[in-house]
Amino acid sequence: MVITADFISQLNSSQRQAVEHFCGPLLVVAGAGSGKTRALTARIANLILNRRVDPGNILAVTFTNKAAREMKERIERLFAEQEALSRHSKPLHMLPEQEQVQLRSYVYKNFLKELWVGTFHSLCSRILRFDIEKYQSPAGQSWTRNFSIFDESDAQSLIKSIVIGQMNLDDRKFNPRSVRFAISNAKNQGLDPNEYEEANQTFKGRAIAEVYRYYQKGLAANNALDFDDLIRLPVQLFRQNAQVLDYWHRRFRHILVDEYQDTNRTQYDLIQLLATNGQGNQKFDDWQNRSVFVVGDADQSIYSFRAADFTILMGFQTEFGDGKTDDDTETLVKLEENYRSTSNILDVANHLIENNTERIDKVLRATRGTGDAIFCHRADNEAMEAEYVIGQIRNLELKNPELNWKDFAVLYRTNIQSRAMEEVLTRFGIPYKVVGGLRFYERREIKDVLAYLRLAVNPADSVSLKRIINVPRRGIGKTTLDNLDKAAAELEVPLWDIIKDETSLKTLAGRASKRAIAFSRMVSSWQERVETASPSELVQEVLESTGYLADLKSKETEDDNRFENVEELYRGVVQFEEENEDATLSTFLANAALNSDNEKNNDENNQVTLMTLHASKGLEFPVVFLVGLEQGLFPSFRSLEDAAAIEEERRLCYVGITRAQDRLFISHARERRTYGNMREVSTPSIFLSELPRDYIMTTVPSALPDRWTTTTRKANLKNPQPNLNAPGTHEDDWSVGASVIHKAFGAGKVTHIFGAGNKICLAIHFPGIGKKIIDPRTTTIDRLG
DNA sequence: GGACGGTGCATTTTT
DNA sequence: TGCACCGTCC
Repeated sequence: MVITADFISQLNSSQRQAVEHFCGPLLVVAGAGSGKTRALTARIANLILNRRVDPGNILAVTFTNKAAREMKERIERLFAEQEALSRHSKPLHMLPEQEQVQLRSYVYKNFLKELWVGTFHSLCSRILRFDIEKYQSPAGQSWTRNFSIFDESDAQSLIKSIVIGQMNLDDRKFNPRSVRFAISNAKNQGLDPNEYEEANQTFKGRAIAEVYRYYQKGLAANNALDFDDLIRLPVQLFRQNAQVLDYWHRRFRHILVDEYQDTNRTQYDLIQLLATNGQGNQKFDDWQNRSVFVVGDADQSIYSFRAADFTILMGFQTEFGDGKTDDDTETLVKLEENYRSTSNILDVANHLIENNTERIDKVLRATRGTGDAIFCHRADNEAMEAEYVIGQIRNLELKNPELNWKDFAVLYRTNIQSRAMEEVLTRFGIPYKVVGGLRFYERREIKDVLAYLRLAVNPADSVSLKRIINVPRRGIGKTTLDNLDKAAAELEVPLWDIIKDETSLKTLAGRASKRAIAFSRMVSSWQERVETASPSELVQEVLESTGYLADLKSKETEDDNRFENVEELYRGVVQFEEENEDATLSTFLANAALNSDNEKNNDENNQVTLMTLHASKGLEFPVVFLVGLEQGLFPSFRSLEDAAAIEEERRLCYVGITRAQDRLFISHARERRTYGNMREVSTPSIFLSELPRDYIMTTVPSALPDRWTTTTRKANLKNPQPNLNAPGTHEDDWSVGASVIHKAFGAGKVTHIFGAGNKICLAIHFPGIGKKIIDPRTTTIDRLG
């Protein structure tokens, strides 16, 4: 292949620096819309084409499945383009269709197939399919390669059974959701039950540690892993088995991580182990033909609730890098040119994010023109807000022939907010899609079918077994199941071991034994065929022999499409077989558990998009509506008393604003119906008060609130329902922009006020010294002027 | 064993 | 509001 540097010549100088990076560590700080994915894909191409790196030695990790798919597609296209140019001296699209297909298949076979591109979870599950049987936990637990992957509801139901059944705790005080959350957090920080207990020496902490112990035991007994263990186990395995680590270390010579600000401690450990062969960053110096290349933006870190820790990104320079300043460093590149948004939109975004104290200095520079003004609207209630938004959409679509429905996005903080929008969209007959919500693989009928399949692959999976033993109804009720379950617990064997043995079953199942035996034989027959039959054959057999399809059909009502969903699942298996020559039921199930995003191949594409701000990360739209900017909703009431949480909400707002290419509309409602019937009067979001007024047109007077004073802050940050009559004492009535004198640092300007109540802090910028966070109660600072 | 209706709780974000 | 869970009754 002749090397044409076409994909490099189009890059700006920082992008180029990133793309041409070869060995050693590099952190790419990539602002929104700065061509991050482009840099990642071009670098992979550069490694393979110009540095002669074997694609099999490259590992590219993303955060979502969507990002992984997109990366693969872009790499494929890039290679096909290069190939078209060198073979035919023509761009790809100028070649005949057949030629294009041929090129793509060549590219797939020779480059893409060997590349490891995927999410942390899917990559780790692949590693575990090879090596999990070499692992034993400190508590002596082990798994086999047929392990099941528990989703959140499986995990929670296991926890619930432990909390109630094994530990006899009050499940209101230890509600399974929050216990699961605590355990998940512990796992993501790399803590085992003992370490967790060490760090949480309270009654509750000790109890949760105990649940955690039982939970791990339960997972092992089910031969199952939850999402967190999917990553934690490889880390532990690498630490206890140098040979296994060495194998993967030699395999992955070039590691790339996208959305690095979203990594948690365990994920960091994984990358660090793989890159340095367990030697640690400080000791490791053999970077020949080896690299770690991470790309991220601390300002877009919005997943801390899932233990993502953007200080890992902020620490890259000192941990992996040369630690030098921005001007001298060779391990840090900043992409600050934004190709997406108008300068108005960018200025507003930059202004807002400046209010955060914890960030890497970075300013997005516009490459496009000023653009239209940004609009801010205040509606009476959520229905009126929706009317406003949809009204604008209709109007813009009508007046601008270049705008289609798909060019509009409505972004909100919480999923329920889609309702009001959907209502109005439906009324006007505007096509729309809601991203997120109930996922395909979370639907009851799909989970049922998957439970059958999981049981076929992994007989130890008692959670699945219990789910379907009486679905559809086959007369094996609670009493029977309890008897069987007790026996299994007594013998410390999986429930299936009791059920598969007809003698035991006859003894225990009483009146239901005949039906139970029929069930047992049915499941056994699938299990025998797992190795030989194709996944689609097995699915078909399961659907028929269980009577599940027939049952669905008989119960079918107007508005559910359960039957169709199950058919869809069947088509999914068939498609999976076509796309993966070595497809097994086991790999299909892993794929189903990890690919839970809702990206259905929609026939209809020209639709308005409704989604949460979280779901919008990485996307862009010509016209964006940011709705529900109300204190307690956005920022969420859960964040109001926590300065760090407010900063995360602000980053979320920043993400929302930077999705917009040409036009941005922001709105809030004076009154909003919460669950139930209650109408709550709401205060405009603090973020509105932080936007630069000069850039924003208001549609009604008072749509954009003034910059908050300390008094407003205290009232609103503490309490979503502020007491507007609360008197503000003059002495702590600080405001942003105030000039102050500090006895050590000299003159400065207040740039930021955060915290609430007794915890109020000021961020003060002292020229030549930098930003300091100061508590005005304990430090004397004098006001100037 | 299963259907039905009452009560109480939840809404942040997801691999 | 709407869903999950529980108790009651057939």
